[in-house]
Amino acid sequence: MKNVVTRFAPSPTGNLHIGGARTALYAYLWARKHNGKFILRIEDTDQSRYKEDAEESIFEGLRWLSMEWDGDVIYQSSRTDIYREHAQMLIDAGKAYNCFCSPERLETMRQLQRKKNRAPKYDKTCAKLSAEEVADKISAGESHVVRLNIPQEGSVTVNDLVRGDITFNNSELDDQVLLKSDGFPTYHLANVVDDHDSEVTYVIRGEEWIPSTPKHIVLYKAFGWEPPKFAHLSLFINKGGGKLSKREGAASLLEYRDQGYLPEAVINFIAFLGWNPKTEEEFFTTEELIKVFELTNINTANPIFDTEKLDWYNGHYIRNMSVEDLLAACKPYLPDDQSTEYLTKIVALEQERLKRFSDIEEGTKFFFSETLEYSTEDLIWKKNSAEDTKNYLQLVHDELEKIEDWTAEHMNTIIITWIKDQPFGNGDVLWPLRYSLTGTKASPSPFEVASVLGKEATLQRIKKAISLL
RNA sequence: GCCGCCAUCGUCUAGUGGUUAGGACACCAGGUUUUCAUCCUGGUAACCGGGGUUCGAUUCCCCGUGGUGGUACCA
Repeated sequence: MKNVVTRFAPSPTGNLHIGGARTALYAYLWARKHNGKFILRIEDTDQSRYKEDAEESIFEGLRWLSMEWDGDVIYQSSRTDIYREHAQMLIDAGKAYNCFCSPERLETMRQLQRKKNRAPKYDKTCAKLSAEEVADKISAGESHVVRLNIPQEGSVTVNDLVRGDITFNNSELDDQVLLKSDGFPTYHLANVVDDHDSEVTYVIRGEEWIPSTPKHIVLYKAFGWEPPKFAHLSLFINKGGGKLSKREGAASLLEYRDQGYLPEAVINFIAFLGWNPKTEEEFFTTEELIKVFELTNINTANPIFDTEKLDWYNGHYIRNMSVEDLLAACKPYLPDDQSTEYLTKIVALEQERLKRFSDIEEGTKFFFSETLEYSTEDLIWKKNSAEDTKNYLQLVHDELEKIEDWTAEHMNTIIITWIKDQPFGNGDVLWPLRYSLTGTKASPSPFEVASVLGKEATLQRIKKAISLL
């Protein structure tokens, strides 16, 4: 059995897409599962669509998810000679031909075909040219492309690992351009030549390639090569429908990193969008995924990309982090003029509440601002009066003032015990206490906040609240 | 238009020729908590429609509908 080789072959036309990340993940898992190779290839054959930062985004994204590729990155732009040689080989063998038709002629031809409700398709005019005519045109410097000569009879069957057999009639297959007039190959030629050269055994890619796969198979056969196995993946779609785009939610992988998602959460989430191990377990590390992953039980339907569950995964992974790691991850969202000790306490308090690291900013603002902005109405618990609340705050202020051991646990014991002997209940005093310290309706407990704030700041904030009532 | 692919709760999905159609997220309710979150318990919620095949179809087949992709000298 041949060594398993998979590849991820994005084109550098933009940021690494979250859907692309899943394609890469599946290819990566499959290679690792079989101790095979995972190749990274940059499909930069379209010079007009090349984007400067795209490559870096691809590398960074893969590294962020810890998907190391094997060997050097392959650049198609550096292999143009090889593609040209291969195109010539096909011409010599009569499997491809030079085409001199102008874009204008092709356009009017297609319009006519459409009008007749026929699929647009090249009419093989140039396939009928004699060798002399071709030589004349070339020496006259006429612009031309190379087209694959697909026989019009018979059919091609794609054996897809995910969907089973898909059969296409040859009469539906267009004579695909292999070499453009600028001398660069199209995807179809480059992809087949490269996959063969790299000895790729499993082509794992998006289902947008299904319609061109029969052409690829014809190409493999034309070269006399054995085609690899194919697995075509479903596509992520937007909640509103259509291909996942930037418009609705982030489509760029690194955007998730920047928003404070953990790579393990993203991997777990996207691995399960379109595949699952058929158990009821929800949490898998990459290592565990490698063990249980199978190409054959990948789902066929297009999943809607909805990040609600990603938030849940991320919260879970955040809760399992060490405080040190959590602080490091939250650093970008916290003020940089605070001591590590102080920030550590704050981060630990917020840990169970975080869905994304970026949430830390909003959730801990009250620790850093001297003056809190809040409405005095919210300071009052339920149906209490302002006068009562003022009174409770003053009483709890006095009790706290007496406390020496400024830990959350100790304060909690003292105050709760004290309240038991009073004519009012926990909520009457603890709500305004907490609110006066945080200025928010949702936060950690008042004693935890107080212990982090310190005695002085705590008493000050209570006094401030009293003065407002 | 033509050629493909697809179809189970709102979302991700499991599953079967006979099941109380299972789980997770989200949501709701209860418990815990001063609040939020966490945690625990419970709940609402699905087999796209029509024909076949069959004793019986959510499951198999066909048609329709819907979604999605391709239809380029883009990938």
